[in-house]
Amino acid sequence: MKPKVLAVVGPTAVGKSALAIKLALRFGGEIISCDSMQVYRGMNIGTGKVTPEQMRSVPHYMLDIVDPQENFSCAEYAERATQLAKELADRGVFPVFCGGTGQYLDAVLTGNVFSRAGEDPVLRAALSVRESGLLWQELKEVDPLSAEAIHPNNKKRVVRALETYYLTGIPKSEWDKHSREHESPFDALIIGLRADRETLGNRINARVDGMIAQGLIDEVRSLDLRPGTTAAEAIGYKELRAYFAGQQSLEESVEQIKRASKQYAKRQMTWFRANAAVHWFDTDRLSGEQLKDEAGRLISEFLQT
RNA sequence: GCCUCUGUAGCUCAGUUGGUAGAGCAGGGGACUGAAAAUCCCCGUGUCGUUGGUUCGAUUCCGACCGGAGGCA
Repeated sequence: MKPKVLAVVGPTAVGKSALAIKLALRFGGEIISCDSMQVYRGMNIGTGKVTPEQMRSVPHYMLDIVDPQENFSCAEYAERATQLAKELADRGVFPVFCGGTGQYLDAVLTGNVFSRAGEDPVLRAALSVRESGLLWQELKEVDPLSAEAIHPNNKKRVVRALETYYLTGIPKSEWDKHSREHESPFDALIIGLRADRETLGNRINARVDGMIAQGLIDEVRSLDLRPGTTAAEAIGYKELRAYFAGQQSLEESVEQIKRASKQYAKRQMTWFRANAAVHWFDTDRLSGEQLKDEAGRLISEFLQT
């Protein structure tokens, strides 16, 4: 029998962390973060990471596992998080995934088998200097199926597909075809939190103002964020770096952070709507307690089957 | 008070040698298999400030008026 796991998903600022903690406490769970930016050490305020107090109430994993200068990947996340969830389940603990990075969760829950093509920074850099249309033509030669699926302008994806082919001698489309041929390692219940756009927008605004008040500026200043790394691209961090560089005022940066967060929230919703079997709860209709109760009922049922 | 410039999509602005208009940003939708808070794709009718006039026809030319910017006094 496959281990049962819970996942709490949704866009940024809907209240995933708080609910996940309540549910973990109630069902004997521990939390596995599912967030591509909270893996970085020192990026706390801007990523909305749980506080040390919250971490004391329930163990959290997959937080603070790499330095911002290092690169991390979905494949690495999936490997570690999958292993972790299995270990927790073996110990009789209920694994509770919580986070907004849809692709990370997806890789874990589908048991996605990644290609053996790792990252090759040198090859990547060499490919990236070339014009994207030409790269795409090249991809079309070696891997027509991938070329068809990837837009010529989407250079990152074109480069990755070429990288996969050159590193393994096998087209990416071939790897992908076999990546989901087996069953998921887990029996998952996915709970999603959502809010109408206006409500969520207001929450995001308030949250960003709160981050500034809590010292986001100093946090960003104290980090060694290197251009080109994933961590340096995080919302809240890249905008403030522009402010430090004198390219824009603080007010402009804050506005930008709010806007980027809302755009991000929209992309998250698009992902979850299309890629996950989510049981949605409207946070504008339900109080925190009601949310916990309704979700709790669903979970009880899920655990009994 | 006079002179010059200016008023076009939520914002910043193109443009029409007179035949009712289009970019960027914002906004909406979508994709996503080792960068995913990233990357990429699709979606543009708005009294062309108001009001008279010239004209077959004006957002485009002319006048007046009302906003805005600058200059001279």
